[in-house]
Amino acid sequence: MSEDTKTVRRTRDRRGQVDATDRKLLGLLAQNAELGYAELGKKTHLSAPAVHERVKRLKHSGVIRATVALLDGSKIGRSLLAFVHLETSNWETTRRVLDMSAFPEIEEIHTVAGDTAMILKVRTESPAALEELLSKFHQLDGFKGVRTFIALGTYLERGPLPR
Amino acid sequence: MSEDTKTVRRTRDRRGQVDATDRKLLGLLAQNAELGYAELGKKTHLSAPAVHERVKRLKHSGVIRATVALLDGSKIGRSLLAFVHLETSNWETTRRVLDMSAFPEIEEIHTVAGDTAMILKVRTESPAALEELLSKFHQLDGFKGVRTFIALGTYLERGPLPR
DNA sequence: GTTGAAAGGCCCTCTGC
DNA sequence: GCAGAGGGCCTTTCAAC
Repeated sequence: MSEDTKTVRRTRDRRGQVDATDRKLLGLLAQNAELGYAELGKKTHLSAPAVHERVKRLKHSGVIRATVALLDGSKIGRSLLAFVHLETSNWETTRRVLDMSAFPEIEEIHTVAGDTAMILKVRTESPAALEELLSKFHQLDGFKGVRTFIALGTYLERGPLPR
Repeated sequence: MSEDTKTVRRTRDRRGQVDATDRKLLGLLAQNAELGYAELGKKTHLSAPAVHERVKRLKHSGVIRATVALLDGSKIGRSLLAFVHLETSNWETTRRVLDMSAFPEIEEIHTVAGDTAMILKVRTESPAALEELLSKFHQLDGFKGVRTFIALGTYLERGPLPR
């Protein structure tokens, strides 16, 4: 085995690895992705190019899924947040719900264990808009039941943080 | 009333207003905040300085809460996602739960209508770590009950989108 | 709001350690 | 894998329309 091959192996093994410095960077970027590499370097005792290298690797490996603008729901005309628990009688119905990802008021779709089948996070303009969305669920073949929990207040809302 | 005052009024009224072009920009930035102003301008038929002006206003007015890196939960060692419904017997207990925002595994805390009091979104390293977190809830004075829904699959997960 | 241009800063790469 | 220096792109601002 050549030296080159060993180097490749080592590099390949390193992919997907996240060390303590990476976690520090991820924590900072998860809160504010507008920080410059120089500033990130100061906070992590690294040089700007070193930070750049790490961030590039974290993006390419998918640890950083995307960099996005977080919008204020109420300020874009979506003042009603609700969690919808859906019971479906078969997978084909579940499949149809997943196809509803195109609805902009649906933010999250999870399948869950327990006596419900799916949990959706939805944000609508009004109670009427929520009712309209719920009526669409009722119309689905294989629909068994739904329970809706309307959020009165949101005290924390963020994405995944590193350990 | 002077002309100047009327101008000020008009400017002030414009704050917090979000027109169709703003919504287009917000939709693009909510998916990918790394787009340049020139590119955003092409997609919205605006010049780069005009885009810059709008985005600055949207950030300053809080419509854009922040620009953040979205992390992949499983790739940062948080493979278990769960929704926790908490019943508390009084507001003081609710207050104590809100103070748990410091826990990095807690991503969201909402108070809700319906026969539960709070919904939490939590992402832990393992079932054991979830159990440990749940035990902390049980230890709270005023704790009434908890129901946990473990996500098996996540098919959609994004932030608020403009209308 | 647009165009055009200019200044500054930051990204990104390259090289050497 | 990390630090220092350079080219170049893009942001950001300012004019004039």
